[in-house]
Amino acid sequence: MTFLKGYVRSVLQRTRCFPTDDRSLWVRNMGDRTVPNQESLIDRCRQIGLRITGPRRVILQVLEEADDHPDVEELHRRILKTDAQVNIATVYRTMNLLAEHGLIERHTFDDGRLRYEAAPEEHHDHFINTDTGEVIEFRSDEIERLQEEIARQYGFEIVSHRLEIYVKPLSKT
Amino acid sequence: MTFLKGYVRSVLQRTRCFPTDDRSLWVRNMGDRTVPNQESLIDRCRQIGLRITGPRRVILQVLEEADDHPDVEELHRRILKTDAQVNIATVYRTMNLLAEHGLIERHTFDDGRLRYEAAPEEHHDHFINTDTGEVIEFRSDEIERLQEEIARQYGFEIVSHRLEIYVKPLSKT
DNA sequence: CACGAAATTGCGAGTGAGTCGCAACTTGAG
DNA sequence: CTCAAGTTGCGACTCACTCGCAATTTCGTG
Repeated sequence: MTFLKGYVRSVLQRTRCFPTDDRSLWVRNMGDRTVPNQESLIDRCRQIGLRITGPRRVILQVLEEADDHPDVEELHRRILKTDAQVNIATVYRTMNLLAEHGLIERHTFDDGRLRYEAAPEEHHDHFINTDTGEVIEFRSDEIERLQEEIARQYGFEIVSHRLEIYVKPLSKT
Repeated sequence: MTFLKGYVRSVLQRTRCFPTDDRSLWVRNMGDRTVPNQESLIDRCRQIGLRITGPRRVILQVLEEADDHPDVEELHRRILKTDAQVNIATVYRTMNLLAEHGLIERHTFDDGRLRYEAAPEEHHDHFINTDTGEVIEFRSDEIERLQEEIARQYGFEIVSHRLEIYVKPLSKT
């Protein structure tokens, strides 16, 4: 899927997260994730040695089903639909565990809360539409490569990175 | 100052900010800001219509003297040396005002507090050394250009962006 | 399959960065 | 110099997130 020149492949996944208080995140997932689904989160947890408890089952399922970038409250809301007993503290704790082990990715889009998504196989970056708060995922191999190159010049190797581009629609003048 | 290939110009400004609790930020500013100093913050505040009060004078001075990325507590600590009356709430309020008007830049380096620096004339990005917490500024015109290009392809124009690369020293194998 | 150490959970209390309401105080345009 | 409007200090508050702890659950082992 290389419909844009310049090594840009879009993932086209959107999440409203800003600047409203509206926590109901909407999604427009055009699908087309280029990489086949990886091992289930549950299996990866087992490998790490995490115990598969009732609450965790639900949490992991919600994470796998999510196509957006929910915060802990939103995750909790979704989790409650399956198991009304799960405490939000457990969600917080589990998010920390999963993030430490790299099973999920943490984001901040400058709205003061941490947002999560199941770690994609292939890294992507985000546009944030400052008018609407939409989050749009994109990927540029060229930018990835440039970053590696620059880091190397400084004597570093990259552990991780975060690129957020705050944008607004091109004014059609 | 183009001592690195690939349009990378370094600013070489460092701040310890992570992962310790140590709030005493250290700096290693190799100088060499390529752009001459812009108008003073005080003048820019006047233009905006902000009143120049005693507290603001001190706050702005501390900001202009800072060569690192202090958080509000650290700024307040420095401010108290000049005027022990300034309340930290005033510092918070002023940071918000200045950031809204683009006189300063806000950063989060994933340590849960907001950090500030007087807005540079030329945008730069940051390496964060995950071993030491050092923040190193860098700039790559090529990356800047690529971002513009990609945004345009998506039908956006860039409002602002944030690129943080978490790195560790190249292991010399 | 039952046992038990170790991991996990729910819950309520705690933390800490940041915000707010408000009365008192400044600023600066006229 | 005057005064409306902007700003400040202060203490109380908010809100995302963490923690302590007793009760519960998991899962390797016998």
